[in-house]
This record gives sequence, structure tokens and C-alpha cells, in this order.
Amino acid sequence: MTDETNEDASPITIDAWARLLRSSATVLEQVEAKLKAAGFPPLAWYDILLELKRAEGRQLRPVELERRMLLAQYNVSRLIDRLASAELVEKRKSPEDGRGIVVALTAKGSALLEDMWPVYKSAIQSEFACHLSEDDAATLFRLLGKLLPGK
Amino acid sequence: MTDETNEDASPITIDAWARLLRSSATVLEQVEAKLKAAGFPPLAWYDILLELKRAEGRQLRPVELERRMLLAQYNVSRLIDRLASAELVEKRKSPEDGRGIVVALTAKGSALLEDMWPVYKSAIQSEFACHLSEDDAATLFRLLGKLLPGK
DNA sequence: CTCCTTTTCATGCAGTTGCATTAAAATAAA
DNA sequence: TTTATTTTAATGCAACTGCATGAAAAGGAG
Repeated sequence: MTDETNEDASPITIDAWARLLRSSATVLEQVEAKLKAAGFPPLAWYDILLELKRAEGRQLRPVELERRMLLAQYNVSRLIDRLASAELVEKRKSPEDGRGIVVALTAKGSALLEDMWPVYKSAIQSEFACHLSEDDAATLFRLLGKLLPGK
Repeated sequence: MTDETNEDASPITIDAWARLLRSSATVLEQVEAKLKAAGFPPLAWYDILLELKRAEGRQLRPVELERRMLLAQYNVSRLIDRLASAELVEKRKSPEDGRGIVVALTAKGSALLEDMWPVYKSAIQSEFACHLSEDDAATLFRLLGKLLPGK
């Protein structure tokens, strides 16, 4: 008797899995290298700053950052510390919650986002986008969405 | 005058990029967690061992591993040390090249590969494959291939 | 209110990674 | 042959990550 709920991944699916790992790692590495070559911090910094910029009042609780970025708690805590040391964000005590803090984007952080974007965008173009048609990108977007929780 | 060779990535392409990062990181993390929960070493170990198993004579030079796995030299060097400490591979002096070594899969390493595969395959199924049809997987494979060098 | 549980954030420690450098052998050049 | 360049691998150091734990406040049960 077969167990349909526990069948194996097919060969083509396994190939797709292997290629997802390989291609994403390769492209990400190249994009990171371009950012670094331009004297910019890693992508993780950009991601956090961007999330703050988009947030209500340009600030968020660390817990909220964890949820949105899918990062571990200690990872967010230390990343925030580094960003704060670089004066890209400011740590404030939360007025509503005595345990918590609020992380706010500074003018310097906002400026860094703007400075990085042209380089980042150009890297996405040269390492990723230039290999794909618009249809390819749309299809990729749709298929990868199936892998995300709640999509 | 426009410069067609340097156009910007389109919005849908940027969305696809963001989703590639997010989805691959998420799924990889879940698969790694399942391996760890089963008491197995990280995926990187599996990848190296598998590469060795597939190689002529079940052995490779570190340089060759770097090329195939797209890993940095020092990274491979240390990974091999850890694998050798666990007796999963054996480091031998290269007979042809006095500088180099040859990394050979041991019986223990081969056994680990076989032990890990069922768990790994099941994780690929539950975290990746189950979200995709066969056609989806084939399309993903094809599109991601465009991102790899020389594909 | 008091006690217990949960949530939020920080941190010590060990393991890992990136960077730069070193050492040694192979290869090429003079 | 002698010297310079390139290739191969290892390693000291600093930065980063994961894990476990701890501290402090919030929330809930009695």
C-alpha cells in the first residue's frame, strides 16, 4: 500500500532543488561582491534599513524586524547594534513596553540607502536580470512564491 | 541617447530577485533544521562527500572541489580538515604534485551519505517539492539554469 | 495583590567564515 | 641553471553566527 502523503521528490524536482541552491548562492555572492567593491556594507544592512524606511514612522521594534526578515532574535539584536554603532539607526527605549526598544532610521541611514540603491540595482541587473526576460522573471516570481509560507 | 546595455532591472525582475533570496534562504534553513534534528551534519558536508563519491576514484584535489562547489579556497581547506577529523574523508599527499593533497572518501563517509539521503530527500519533499508540480519544477530548473555561468 | 508564565532583548561561549598572509612546490622566463 | 611568477594549500586574526542562558518587564491565574 502506497502512502501518497509521503512520496519521494522526483528526479526533476531534486535537480530543481540543487539548482535553486547553487544559483541563488552564486548570484548572491556576486551581488555582495559588487556592493563590497563599491565600499558598501553587506546586503543584510540594506535590507534592515529598507524595512525601517518603509515602516510607519521609519521605526520598528526588533521583534517586528525578526518577523519580517525571518531572522533569528540574537541575529537581529547584534545587527542592530552594528547599525547603531555606525549611526545608521538609533536605539530608543520603547515608550509603551519597558522591555523593548524601538529602532529608528537616522538621516545617515536614509542617505546610505539612497547611495547604495544605484549600485545594488546595477548589480541585480548585471548578475540576475540580464539573464531573464520579463516573462521569465514573472514566472520565477510566481513559482518561488509557492515556496513561501502562506503564499 | 539611451544605453541599452546598461538598462535598469524592471520592477517585476526586482521582485523576482527579492523572492529568490527570501525563498531560497527560508527553504534552505528548514531543510538544514531537519538534518540537524536528525543528528546529521550540515548540508555542506553532504555536498562535499557527494562530490567525492561521484568523482573518479572517489577522490579529488581541493582545487577541484573549489571549482565544482564554488567555494573559497580557505573554506574548502577548513571544511576538509573537519571532515578528516570526523574520518569521513582522508587527506593524502598528491603523488603528482608535491604542493597538493588528494581528498578521498572513506567508507565511513560513504556510509554517512547513505544514512543522510533518506532524511535529506524527505526534507526536500516536505519543504520544497510538495509545493511544486512536475511542470513547476522543470520550469524552475530551466529558468534558474539561465543564472548559472555557462548555461 | 502575588505568583507563574510568556515575551522581549542582550550576551558569553564555542564554532565558523572572510581576509590577508605565508610556505612550498610547480611553471615560466631569462 | 638561476630567477621570477603562478599555483596550491594552510593559518593567525578579526568578525560573524548559532546556541544556550539570563535579565527585565508584561500578561494572566488565583
